Amino acid sequence: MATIYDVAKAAGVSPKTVSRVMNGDAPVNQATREAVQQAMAALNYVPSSAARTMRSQRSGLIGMITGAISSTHHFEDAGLPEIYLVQGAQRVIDQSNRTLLIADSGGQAERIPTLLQTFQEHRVEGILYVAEYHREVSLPAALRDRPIVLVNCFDAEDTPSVLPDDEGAQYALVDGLIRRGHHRIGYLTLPEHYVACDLRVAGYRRAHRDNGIAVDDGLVQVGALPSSTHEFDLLWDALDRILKAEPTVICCANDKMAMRVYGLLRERGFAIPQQMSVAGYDDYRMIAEHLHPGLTSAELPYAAMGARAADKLLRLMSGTTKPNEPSRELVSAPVAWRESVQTRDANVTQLNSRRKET
Amino acid sequence: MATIYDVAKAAGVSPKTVSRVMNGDAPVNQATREAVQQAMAALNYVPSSAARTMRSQRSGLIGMITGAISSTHHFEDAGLPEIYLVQGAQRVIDQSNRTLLIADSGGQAERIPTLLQTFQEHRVEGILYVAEYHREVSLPAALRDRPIVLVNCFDAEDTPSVLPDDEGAQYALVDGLIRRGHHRIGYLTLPEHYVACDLRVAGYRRAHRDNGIAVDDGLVQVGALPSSTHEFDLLWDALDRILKAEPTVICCANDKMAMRVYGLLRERGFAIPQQMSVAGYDDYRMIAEHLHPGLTSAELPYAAMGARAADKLLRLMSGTTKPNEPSRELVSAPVAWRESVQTRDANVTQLNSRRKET
DNA sequence: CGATGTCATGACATCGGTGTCATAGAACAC
DNA sequence: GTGTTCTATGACACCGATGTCATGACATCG
Repeated sequence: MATIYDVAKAAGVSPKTVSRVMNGDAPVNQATREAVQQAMAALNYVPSSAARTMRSQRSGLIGMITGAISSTHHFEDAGLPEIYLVQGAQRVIDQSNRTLLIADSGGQAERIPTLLQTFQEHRVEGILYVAEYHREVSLPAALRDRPIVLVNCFDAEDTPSVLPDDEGAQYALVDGLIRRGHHRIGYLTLPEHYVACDLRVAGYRRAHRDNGIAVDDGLVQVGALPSSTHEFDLLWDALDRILKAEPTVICCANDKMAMRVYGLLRERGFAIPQQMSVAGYDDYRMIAEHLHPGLTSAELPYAAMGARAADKLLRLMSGTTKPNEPSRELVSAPVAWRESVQTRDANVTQLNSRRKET
Repeated sequence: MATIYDVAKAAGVSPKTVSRVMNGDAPVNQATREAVQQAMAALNYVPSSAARTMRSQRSGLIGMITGAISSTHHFEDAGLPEIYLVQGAQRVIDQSNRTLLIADSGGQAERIPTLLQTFQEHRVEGILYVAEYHREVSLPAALRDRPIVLVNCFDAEDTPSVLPDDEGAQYALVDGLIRRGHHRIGYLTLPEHYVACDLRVAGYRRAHRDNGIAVDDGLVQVGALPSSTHEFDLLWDALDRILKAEPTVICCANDKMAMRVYGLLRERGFAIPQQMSVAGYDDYRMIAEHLHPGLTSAELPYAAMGARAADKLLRLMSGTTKPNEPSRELVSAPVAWRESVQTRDANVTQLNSRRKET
């Protein structure tokens, strides 16, 4: 492998001049520059990041640790869309001429020390700490010694973090439903006391309040248990209770639940969306776009969160925080409206026309 | 940050001895070893991989390049389960005391040169080249200079690769259906001339042949277009044609398609699985486990492929290839049988009992 | 008892870049 | 014309490990 010395010799200059051509940190004569560049090309020269890191004490690496937190597998495949987080973060980080080093613990908490050791050996300059679902965490002490941004989680010390705007997104979804003529809106929630559950229910209620509609508590039911074993029975019963409250639309805690609700509603003879509208949460395209009819869903904006977190971390590392930058940032996304939600006027019309037909 | 010199001074030995304690490459007196270890702990010493790499000329890094190939987004979210590939590969690579460096192009082909440059600067010792779907590729010349294993793809030069056993998996699925009493098996395929399509159709046919059943060509219809724009109409028509051939079960090219077929069948009044069984492909848990009823599906074993590929690459790098190791390895996985497939005896019984009731 | 071998350790050079400082020549100011 | 600044370049040390070789203290052997 060619070194900077080989290039220097071939171009007839000193190694330091070659270095200057690469880094542009001091003026270099045009002719010299070209000679050096030719030599680099001819020799297929690629600088060694190891040597560079060693001398400059800057690795140019940013570590991302994912799947790190859930030792128990409550939400067994919640981690799947993390790839979008990775993509979002990587795009921003590449632009800053740094490299993202990813450590995925695969949910095995005992592997975290090893992964952190690797990060330290590589002298990562900053860390993105990713949780599988919106929650509070407490950071291992080993992580506190360098810039860090929490993603999808927050801690008691107010460490900088990037979070999904659960309250706002559920508000936007429910507000949109109301504008589409729905006044009795069922809601199958996540298990209680999950951060995302509390926030979204708050958004659900605020949307009702702002529109002057009272919430019928019978319309809000827990649709999932933390342990997913008996999830199905629970959903069946919860749906039963909600249907007694006579909703025109059912909001589900996530797209997976909505997928189940499609099946359950149809078993009971409901046509979707003619006789019952359905909405999800997460906007997992794999589900929402391919369900029939297409599922209306509030997006969980993973790519944007990854990008925002990377951006925040880079600013933290360079010390250029924005004025008034909050330690916790919320990322919003628009609701994806698809065919699973019918506007009530059309709905009423269609029901009427059906009655005529019968 | 503490260096090996600091540790040496604190322990009253030479740096080289500290190095020996870390690497165990020469005998060290027990007492000395303990003194060094204490000093390392006290100083919070973490070796610098940059320095180590530079001196030893071994980076200990393996590069994985994903999302690299599809510049067009035919299968827009096919890349999602790649996280399983990453996990599978990372588990194996960690065990060999190496580190996985991941570059995700996010489907933007123009970013690949940059990513490769990064790999070269970090002196990765081997590369895992991941395609988004089973296909033939031709490798950029820049990649040929170091050990490489193709994952989910293969090339004309017979570069070592790890592939899903599409033929075998579809065979196992269809064979299982036949054993469950289904003799008229509909199949909504992938677009024609895709590698996975041809192989799976071959598996479908072989299963029929081995069981002495003739294939009715009306039962096999293309269910998806390469460009997904008109996918839906196509599926509607394809399903129509298949239903005319009176199947008792419909195999879908993937779980997303199966999800659509659930909706389409129910619109036509079919109960699943009582009046029509359905099977998918991929076994995306997010879909298959949460559809109602649960979807029977042939697994696309991403985690196992990642692990196998990493293993193959490590052997390639160390020169310890197994005797008779084929350049292309197929990875198999069992079919996940769930409620969407009903065994035909039960089916007949149930239909009879219904008739009695009516 | 001298030769040989093994164990435990250290001195020193080296990997490939970059930071610091020095310097030669050209341009500019007074 | 002399002093000052700027441009362009090179010499040299150094970042933190490890490979090579040397060495002293013992143990073993014939």
